[in-house]
Amino acid sequence: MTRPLVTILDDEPEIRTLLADALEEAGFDTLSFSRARAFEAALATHTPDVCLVDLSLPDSDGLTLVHRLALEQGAIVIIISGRAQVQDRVTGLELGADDYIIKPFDPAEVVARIRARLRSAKPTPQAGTVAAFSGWKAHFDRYALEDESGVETPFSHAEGEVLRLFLDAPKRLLSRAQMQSSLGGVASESFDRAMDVRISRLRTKLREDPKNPQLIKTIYGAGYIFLGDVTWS
Amino acid sequence: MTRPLVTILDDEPEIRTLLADALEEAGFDTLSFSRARAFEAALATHTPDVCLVDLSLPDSDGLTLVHRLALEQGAIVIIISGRAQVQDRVTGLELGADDYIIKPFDPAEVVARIRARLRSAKPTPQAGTVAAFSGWKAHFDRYALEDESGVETPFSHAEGEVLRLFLDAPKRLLSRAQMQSSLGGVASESFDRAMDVRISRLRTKLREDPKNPQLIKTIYGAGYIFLGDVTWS
DNA sequence: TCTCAATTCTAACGAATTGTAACAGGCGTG
DNA sequence: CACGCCTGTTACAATTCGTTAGAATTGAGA
Repeated sequence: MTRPLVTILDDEPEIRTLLADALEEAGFDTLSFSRARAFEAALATHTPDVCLVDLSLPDSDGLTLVHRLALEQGAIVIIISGRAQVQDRVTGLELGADDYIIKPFDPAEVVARIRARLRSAKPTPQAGTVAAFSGWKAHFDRYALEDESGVETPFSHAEGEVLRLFLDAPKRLLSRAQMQSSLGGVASESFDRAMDVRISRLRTKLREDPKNPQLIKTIYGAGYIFLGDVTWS
Repeated sequence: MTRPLVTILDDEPEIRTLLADALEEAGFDTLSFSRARAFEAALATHTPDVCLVDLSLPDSDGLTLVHRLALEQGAIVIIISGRAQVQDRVTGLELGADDYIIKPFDPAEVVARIRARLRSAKPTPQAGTVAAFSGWKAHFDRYALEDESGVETPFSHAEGEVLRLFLDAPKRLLSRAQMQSSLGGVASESFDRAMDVRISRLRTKLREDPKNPQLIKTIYGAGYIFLGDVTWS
């Protein structure tokens, strides 16, 4: 079961632990950060469902961060702050925060407010759904590959992740490490043949000749390149 | 330009005036009520965008009212209450309230919180009672699925909840967690197969081929996706 | 060209996830 | 109270996908 992901950005370790424990207990996955810089770096590889943000950060203007998160990322943003003035709350909410909780707080209320936000959340718009390349059409909405004559072959979620990576970066060398981190996985040691297997299975569905693949080329010692002119629609 | 309509339900006249003035000033239309009975009567002719509800009403259990409003009407419900205990807030939010504001409050914060709720509001959940898709018609008024030849199969409340979720968000990936929180349930631990069973039963009524479902697809490790062009009426 | 170690491919296995039949408790009805 | 319906739980079958391991391939150096 996939649990909603909640990020915690607060410079006080006790607060982070308090929140993380309560949230894990309540059925959420959590990621904690003490600095805005680290948090923003993590956004490259994770898409949290809810972001808890403390306004008084040492390395960033919290309100600017909130504004960017809410506007650009479309994430649910909840401010947690020691500043109790009405004006602070109004400003925070008007800048795009979805809720404003004042310290000290009870973790149970934080959980309840997160649930309320998730309940009424806007459905995330579906990313691009169809890509055409080399006689194929990839339908990401229904997880199927359509060949020139219209025959469809279903592909799995894991295969789709890899295919989307290729279609987003055609004709570029992708190393295994890059691909794994893009997919949120931990770049583990050389023990990991998972990516190879995914690609092998994808090649089969694309009816590649194993001796002479036309679409997904292996670059010995470096990674893979997807050849093919991609058009999204 | 139509101004959003906010209803105020509170038995203290000063509170009603305070809120009404601030809201009118902020660009909302308002309707005030001192009794739940009068408020509910007004719902027959008005569809408010936001309902402010005081919990301590002389003629009604406020929480039950909140629950009905949030679940059945799909309205944005904000509780305004003198009861400041954390447990009160958690209960109110879990019953479906979108926010919980404690008296005494500053009208400016109420306005800011209403705006935050309206900003992130779901695109109005379909008011219609009949949805057509892929040869089927779902009649939510009489809990029945009608096939192309007019034969009707009844569906239960739980099945209807899931079906409505799908029909409100077609062609989008829905995780189990999202679905459970949308339905107000608690995302419980790994032993919860209730959603799977609901979907299995729904699939049976939609006469899906278990080996190759066309309407409700499973995405291993991620959730479900409903394919089908939905038209509400 | 030949040799060999490093790298990659992929069949097969098994842990995790999902499908669903069977069961049980709750609730309204006659 | 018996009965039927709804719905969550349990148990086990089916599916997916990461891991493993051995075969195949690559490319550097002799």
